[in-house]
This record gives sequence, C-alpha cells and structure tokens, in this order.
Amino acid sequence: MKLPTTKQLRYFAALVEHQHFGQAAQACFVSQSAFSSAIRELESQLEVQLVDRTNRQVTITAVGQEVATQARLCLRDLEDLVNVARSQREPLTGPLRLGVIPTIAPFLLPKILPSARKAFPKLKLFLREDTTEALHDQLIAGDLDLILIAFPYEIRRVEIKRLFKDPFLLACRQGTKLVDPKNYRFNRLNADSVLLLEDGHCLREHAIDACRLRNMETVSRFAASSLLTLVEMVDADLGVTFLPGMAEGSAMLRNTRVKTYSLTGGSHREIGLAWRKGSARGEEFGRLGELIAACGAK
Amino acid sequence: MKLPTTKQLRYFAALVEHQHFGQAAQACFVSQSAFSSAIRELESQLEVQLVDRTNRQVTITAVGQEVATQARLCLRDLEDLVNVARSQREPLTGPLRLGVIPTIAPFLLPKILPSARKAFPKLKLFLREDTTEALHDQLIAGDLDLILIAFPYEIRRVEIKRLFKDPFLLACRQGTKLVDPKNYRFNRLNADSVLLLEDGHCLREHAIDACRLRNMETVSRFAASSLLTLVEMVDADLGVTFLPGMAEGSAMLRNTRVKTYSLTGGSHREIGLAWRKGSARGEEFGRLGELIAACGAK
DNA sequence: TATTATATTCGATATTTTCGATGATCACCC
DNA sequence: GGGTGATCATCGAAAATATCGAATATAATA
Repeated sequence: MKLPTTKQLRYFAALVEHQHFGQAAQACFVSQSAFSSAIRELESQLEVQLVDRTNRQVTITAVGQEVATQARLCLRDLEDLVNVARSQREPLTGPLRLGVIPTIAPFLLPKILPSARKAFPKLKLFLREDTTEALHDQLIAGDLDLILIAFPYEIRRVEIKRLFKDPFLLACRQGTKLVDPKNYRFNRLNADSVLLLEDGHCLREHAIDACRLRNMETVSRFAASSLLTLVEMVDADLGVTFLPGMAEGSAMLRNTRVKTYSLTGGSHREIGLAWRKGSARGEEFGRLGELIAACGAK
Repeated sequence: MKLPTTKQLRYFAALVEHQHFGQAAQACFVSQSAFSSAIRELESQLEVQLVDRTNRQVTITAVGQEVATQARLCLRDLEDLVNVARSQREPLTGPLRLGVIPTIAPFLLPKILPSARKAFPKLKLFLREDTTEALHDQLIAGDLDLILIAFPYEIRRVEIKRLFKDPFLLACRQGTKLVDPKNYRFNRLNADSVLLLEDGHCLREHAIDACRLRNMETVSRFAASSLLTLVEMVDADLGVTFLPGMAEGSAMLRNTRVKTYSLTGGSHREIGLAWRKGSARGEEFGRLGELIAACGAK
C-alpha cells in the first residue's frame, strides 16, 4: 500500500487550517506552487478530491474533512515519536502537556513550576486545568501526556503514581456560630451549613467521603463553582467547608477572615499522576512525580 | 519540529522485523545502501542510536524498541488514512478487520460471507474470533476495525449498531428425564443440571439473565469451553442448556439427539456491531450491518 | 473593461534518494 | 595466520523528486 508522505500530511493539515493555499504555503515555508503540487499529488495518490478550489475560495470536501482528521492523528503520533526519542535521549526535556485539576493547580503549581524550571530547564510545560473526568478523556485522546489529579478515583487505561497525602482542613469564618472548630460534630450541624464545590469536582466527593458526612442534609444545596467562590461564601459566614491542606497559607485565604483547623482522624485525599498505560515515557513521568512530591511535602 | 518521513518509518519497522539490513532492504525493494543511509538519517534526526550494529548482527536498542512501537502506530494510522479515503471513494472495498465472538461466528458467518462477497466483491474481510472483552481491547488498540458481538454488554469508547434479536432456545437430549421441554421450570431442576459455557463467554451471562435462572445451584459447576463441547455434553444427557436461536439447524446439531425448543417470555440476546467512536467509517460499517441483519433475519 | 486575488502550469534549478561498486570489519575455518 | 564469506558503511554518479519564480488562467469586484 502506497502511504502518503509526512510532508503531504503537514501541507494538507495546514491547508485545512488556513483554507487558503497561499497562506498555508507560507505557514509551511514553501512556495505556493510547491505547496499546490504536493496537495495535488496527495489527491492523486488517494484518488479522491480533498478540496474544491475556485479562484476565490477553497472548500474542504467531506472526504477531505475526514482525511484531515486522520491526518492530524498521524501528525500527532509522529510528534509523539520524536518526543519518545527525545525523552529517552534526555528525560524531561521538550514539550510536556500536563493537565491539573482546579483544586490542585492554584496551590501546587506555584511551587512546582519554579522547581521544575530549575531541575529541568529544557522542559516546556503546557498546562491545562479541568475536572478529572475531562482531563482523563483528553489524556486518552492524546491531547495530554500526563495528568495531576486526586485519588481515590476509578480510572481506567492509565498507569498511576501516588505522590503524597493531602489532609482536609475545616474552614470557617473566625468566630462563627455555626460550629465550634475545636470540637466539631458535623452531623449535628444545621441543614445547608456545609458548603462544597459543585458536582463534577472530585473535591466534593472526597470531602464527603473523607470527612464522613453522613447526614447529607447538612450539605448546602448551593454549590460553589470554584474554590474562590467557596472561600468567599465561607468568608461571608454562609457556612463552613473543607479545604485541601495545600490551600493553607495560599493567596486565596489572605485578607479573609477564614480560618482553617486540622481534623482528627486523618481525613485526606491523595495526590498523584496518571498517564496512558504503556506509554514509553512512564519512567520519565515518575521522575517528575518525585519532584512534585517534594514540592507537596514542603 | 522536524518529523520523520513515512519512508524512514517503513524502513525502520522493517529493520526491527528482520533484524538484518540486507533482508529488510529487500523487503522494502530498495538497495541495501539506500536503506542503510535512510536508517542513519533517521537516527541523526532523532539524535538517538536506534540500532547497535556489529558486522555479525544488529540489535535494536532500548530506545529503538520504543521508537519502533511508536513507528508501528504511525504506520497503522497512515494505512487507516488511506483506507478512510478509499472507503469514501467507494465504500466497503479493501481490507476490513472484523472480530466475531465464538457464539456468533459459526452460525452467522456462513451466511454473511457469501452475501458479502456478492454485495461487496472488492471487500477483503479479515476475521478474528475471540471473546467480547478481547475483541473490544483489540478494537480500541486498532488491531480490528469492527466487531460483531452480542448485547447487553457494557462497552465504552465505541459506537454500536444493534442489528437483530436472537432468541434463546432450550436444548436437551431427545427424551431426557431432566426436564419436560413442553413445561419446563428451571428453578426446580436438580442441582448441576444446566450446562453453560465457561466464564468469559457472554453467552453464559446472557443465558442466565435472559432465562431468569435464579437458583444458581441448578447451573453445573462443569463449564464447557466451546459450543461444540457444550452440545456434546447435552447429547450425552449430562444436562440441558440454552443455545442461541441462530444455532438452530446448524451443522453442529446435525447427527446428534439434541432437540431445541422455543422459550416463552421472549428471552433473547441482541446481535450488533461496534466500532471505535468517531471513526470516519461509521456509515460504511452501518451498511455492512444492514447486510448482516438481513442474513440474521433469514 | 481593468483590477485584484487567487490557484495552476511550466521550465530551470536544487535537493534528495537511489544505485552499484568498493571498503572495512568481524567471525569462522583450514 | 591467512583466506573466505557475510555484513554494514561509504562514495560518487545517476535518477527522481521537490522547489522556486515567472508566466498563465480564472473569476469576482470595481
């Protein structure tokens, strides 16, 4: 079977992106004529028309769209190949697409990034923040190389490395009447007095499980959509909440009247990395994990 | 980023396969010198050593192994691209890797294959028989394009098309004392008198669910590893079983004393196709599904 | 009808790939 | 120890391919 060349795929992907021969050619650093003939060669080899060209506009045909999707897939795998080679030659250099959940990112990244820059100066971290589920999908789809998430989480088709435990803290406004932070009994709290993040954030489930909130009536039906909102609500004494230990001393709590208290009983979540099962870069990711664990322990 | 060329990957994959420059070059229909320099060029672009060469043997390095894995992935994507284009140009032509579970294959394939050959003469069906789970893994891994399985089955990351219902039949030896086929009551059967396939075959679970076998003691602890064995056991009057409707009149039951009886209550499994979510060939697969459904209805 | 913005065609040139012959290295054997 | 054969690397010439820039073609626009 006659396979298309890498160059043809790069050119065609650029054409689909720009919808314009001249601009796409420029983006590929070749003359428009060379570009044009490469596209025509690809069409002739595949024996299908990929683009309809009039002088005023190019339109990608239906077949073209599907070939383009596949072409992008090929190109990504080719890039991965280069990255695999590079990471073997010299681990933790070059691009690395890292996904982080929003209940970790604001606390841990400010510690990780300077350390990583120092330890792995050639590493180029591309960051994405999203829920565990969305990050997992992107990991499997190949849009991410590595994700930093919280456990327990039922997660398939990946390898994981647990890094460290992150204890939960009770957070309430200083002097609140809602709870005695020295001697709390959550299941005796008024209805709706425990504030949590909205569904989809694993922190919500982790807090419920880890802190053994059995009486769900105490959990407010108003859920915060971000940690910042959550802290604002606690600062307004609308309720109490549980924050990850790594939030202690963070910028988010500065200039608020929110205080945090340790919980007895070791309630915690666990922070860890996950990557696609069988990835050639597992060992490399593990090394990055050690650096992150060191940051988390501080 | 400088990406390797398709040719480099083809050559390198061949080298890994043959472990020999000369033979690999021959397999690629180029001279040994051209081949050799292409490999060296790939190594120089990736800046890693992929093979250790002594004059007596070549050894793929650890990096080389991982690059080879990725290279094979790239090559498969490229082939898929060509197939996507071809299937658009002319649906249901060229190679199609179809997985079928063993409780469908012997009954349906003899009907499907002649019809398919007639309807799509250019279609080259490569068949593989395995359990649903194994087929699913191979589908996701890209070793298969399409699988023909039985539902209900919890299956992720795929699109499915249900084709037709396949009723279960009671099968027992003619004149058996184990059950009155006209007026059966399974949950009153003796212990160990219902024979089923061993774990891993979906037919086992489907029969248990669909035929509402609540008293698990009636199910024999001796499980058959294939349908043929199962029929042999029933023929020896070791027990009764449930066979898929499509087995009726099949070669397997000929020259046996095994009789089949319809069940009241519409107990059935459902036959359907599944393919990777988002595959560009979904519509094409659907058309093949219609042909299979027509075969199944007969 | 002239202008503009586009894609294609064409001939010359540059680059890359390939080939076949030769060279170098190593294991093996007498 | 020297010959032999198998192997991969190297080299220079030849072939194939890709690229460039200029000219050409086409259709919308003014």
